[in-house]
Amino acid sequence: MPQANTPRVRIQDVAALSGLSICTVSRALRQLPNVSEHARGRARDAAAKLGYKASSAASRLAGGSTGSVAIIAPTATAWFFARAVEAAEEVFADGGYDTVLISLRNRSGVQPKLFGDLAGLAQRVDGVLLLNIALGETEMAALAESGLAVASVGMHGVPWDNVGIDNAEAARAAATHLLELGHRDLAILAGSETGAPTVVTASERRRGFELALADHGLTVDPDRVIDAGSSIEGGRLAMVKLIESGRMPSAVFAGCDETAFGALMALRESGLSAPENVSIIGIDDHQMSWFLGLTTMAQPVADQGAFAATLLIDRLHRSGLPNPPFAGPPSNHLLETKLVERNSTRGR
Amino acid sequence: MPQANTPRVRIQDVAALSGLSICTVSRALRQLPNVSEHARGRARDAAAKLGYKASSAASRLAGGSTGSVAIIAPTATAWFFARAVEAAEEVFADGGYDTVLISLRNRSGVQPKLFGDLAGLAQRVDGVLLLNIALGETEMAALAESGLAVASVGMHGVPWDNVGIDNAEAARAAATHLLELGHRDLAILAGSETGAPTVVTASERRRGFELALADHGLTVDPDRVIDAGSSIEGGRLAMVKLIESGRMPSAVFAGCDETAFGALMALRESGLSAPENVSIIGIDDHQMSWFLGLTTMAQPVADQGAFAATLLIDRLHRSGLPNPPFAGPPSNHLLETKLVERNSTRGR
DNA sequence: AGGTCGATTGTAAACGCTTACAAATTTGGC
DNA sequence: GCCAAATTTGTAAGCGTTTACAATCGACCT
Repeated sequence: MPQANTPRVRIQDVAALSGLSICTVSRALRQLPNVSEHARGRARDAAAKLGYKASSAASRLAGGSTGSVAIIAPTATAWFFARAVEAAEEVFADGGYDTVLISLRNRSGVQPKLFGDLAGLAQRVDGVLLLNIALGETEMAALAESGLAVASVGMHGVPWDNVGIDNAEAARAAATHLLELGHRDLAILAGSETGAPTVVTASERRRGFELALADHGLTVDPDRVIDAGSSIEGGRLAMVKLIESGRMPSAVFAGCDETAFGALMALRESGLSAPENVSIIGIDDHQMSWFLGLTTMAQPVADQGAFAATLLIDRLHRSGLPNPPFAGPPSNHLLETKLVERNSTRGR
Repeated sequence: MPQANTPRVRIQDVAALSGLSICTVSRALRQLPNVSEHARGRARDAAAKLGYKASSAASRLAGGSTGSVAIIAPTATAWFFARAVEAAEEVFADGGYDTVLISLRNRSGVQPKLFGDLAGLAQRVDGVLLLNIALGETEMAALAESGLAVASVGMHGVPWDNVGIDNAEAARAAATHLLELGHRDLAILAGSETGAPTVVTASERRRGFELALADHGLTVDPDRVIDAGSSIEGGRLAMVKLIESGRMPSAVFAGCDETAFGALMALRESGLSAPENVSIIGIDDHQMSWFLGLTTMAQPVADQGAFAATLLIDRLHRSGLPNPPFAGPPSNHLLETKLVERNSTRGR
C-alpha cells in the first residue's frame, strides 16, 4: 500500500521541541495530574506547532484509549435511528472521537455474534452507545465484563447512563388529546413487544394509553388493541383490519408516526380520510408528519442521541479516575415530548 | 478503566501451539505467499482453537492494516445516504471491517478540516468510501497523497472506482414518460449545482431533461426551470412559484423525490392535486413515494452503497500487490434505473 | 558430488505510545 | 538552613504486530 509521504510527527518530536521528556509530554497532553502548568503549556504549544496528534494505534497498544466509540443500532435507515446516529456522531466528532457504526440490520445472528466477541470490540473502541437494543442477560453480563463504557438511548433499567422519553406519559398525553376532543371509542395501533426487559417502548406506550382511558373512566376494549409493529406496512394492515371490522373507532392512537402513515394510507385506499372519518394521532414527529398533516407527540430525537453521546464522553473522560466503574452511579434522563397539533385530529 | 479479564490471545500463543515461528504464523494467517500449505494449515488450526484474532492496534502500528474503513457522507439522515450507508456497512462488516461514519452534516468547515488532516484519518482507516462528496482540487490531491484506498458513490470523473446511475438517462426517461403521456408544457424542479466537478447529479439530470425535450422537437423554456435544491421545502417553494405564476405547466419533473414531495404539498395547500391539475414525476423511489403514489424513476440505492463497498474491499485486498496504486485502473459502474408508474402522472 | 537458486522459515528490530519506577526538584515545617 | 515529604520529571520496559534480513532446506544443474 502506498504510504503518505509526510513522515509522522511523533511524540518524540514534540518532546524535542519543547525540551521535555517524552513521558512528560504524554502526560501533559492527556491532562494527567502531576504536571506543572509550565510544562503543560510548553507541551501544548509544541504539539500545536507541529500539528501533533497521538497515533491511536500506538496509544491503544500501550494501554491508552482508542479514541473511538461504537454506536450500535437496530438499523441505520429508520428515521429515528438515522437522526440519533447523526446527532451522536456530531458530538463524538467534536469530542475528538471516531464513530464506528454497527447496524444490527434486524438480522438475527449479528447481535449474538457481536456480543459473543465483545472483547474484540472492546479492543477497538473505548465505549459503546446503544440505541434501543434489546439485551439478554448474557449480553448484559458480557457488556459488564468487556470493560467498555456504555450509554444508551431509549433503554430501561440498565446500569449505565440512559436518555429517553417517558413513553407512558407521551402515550397518555396523546390519548388524552383524543379524549379531550370528545372521542370515546379509541383504538390503539400498538407496537410489538420485544421480550427483553431493556426495551419497553411498546408496552409503556400501551400502558400510557390505558392510563389515559382510565383517567376518563374508560377501559380498554381488547378488540381495539391491534398489533401493528412499528412499520408503515404494519400500520396499514392494522388499519385495514379496523376498517374491515365494520366497526370504525372514533379515533386512533398509533404507537409511532410510521404506523400512523400506514393507517392514513389504508384510509385513503378505502376512500376514507382523517380527520373526516376518524382522528389519528402518532408519536415521533417524523420528518414527513408535517407534510402529511399528522397530529403527533413530538419527541426530540437528535437531542436524545446528542445527550447520550455527551454522557458517554463524560464517562470516558472520568475513566482515568480511581473509583470504578467510571465514577458515579448511572443516570437516567427523560426528555420532554410535546403535542404538535396538525389536522389529522378534530373534535366530534 | 476496568479491563476485560480474559487475557489476550497473542500471536505468540498461536506460534507456540502450532510449533511455528511468530513470523510464519503472521504470514500464514494473512494469506501471504511463501508459506507452505502445511504450515498454513497448522497456523490456521491453532488460531481457530485459540480463538485468536490479531490486535488491530498492534497490527496497525507495525504497518499492517487497521481493519476499518470510513464512509464520508454529506449527511447521514437523508433517505439516500442512510440507505447507502447501511448497505455499505453490511458489506464492510461481512468483510471483517469496522465502519467509521463521518458525516459532513452540511456544515461548512467540517469538510475542509477533514481533508486538512487526511493523514490523520489515513492512520486510523485503510480506505474511504465517498458518497456524493463535492471535492476541490486540493482535496483530490490530499486524497491521492494520503495513501488511502478510495471508492465512491455518485461521483464523476474520479481516479478511483465509482458506482452510480446514469443521471442524464434517468432524467431523460422521466421526462420522456411525461412527453409520451402527451404533455408538452414541462417544468423542471432542478437541483442546485455544486460547482465541484466531482458531483454533477443536478446538472446531468437537467441535461437529460433537455435531451428528452429535444427528442420531441421541444426546447426548454427558461421560465420552466426552477431551482429547488433537493429538499422537501425547496420543492414546495418551487411549486408555489409555479402556481403563483398563474401559468401552470402541464407536467413537472422533480429532480428528486423529496423535491416532488414538496411540490405535492404545495399543490395540496392550494387545493390542487396531482395528477388532476398537473402530472408529477420524480427520481429516487423514496420510501415514502409509494405511500404518496408518486410516479418516479427508481434507483437502486442500497445496491450502489453495497457495490461501492465491495469494490473498495477488493482494492484493499489487492493492496498487498506490487504495482500501485492498488492494481488496475479505476472502474465506473452505472446501475439501472427503472420507471415506477404510480398515480401522480396521467395522460392529457 | 559440488554449487546455485528458489522456496520456506526464523531472528530481531522497529512501530509510537503508556506507565512503573527511579531520579531530581521543590515545598514546608522546625 | 536542614531534612522529610510531596511534587515534578526522566528512564526504560513493554504493548502485539509486521517485516527486513539472515538462515535453512531441498531441488536441480553441471
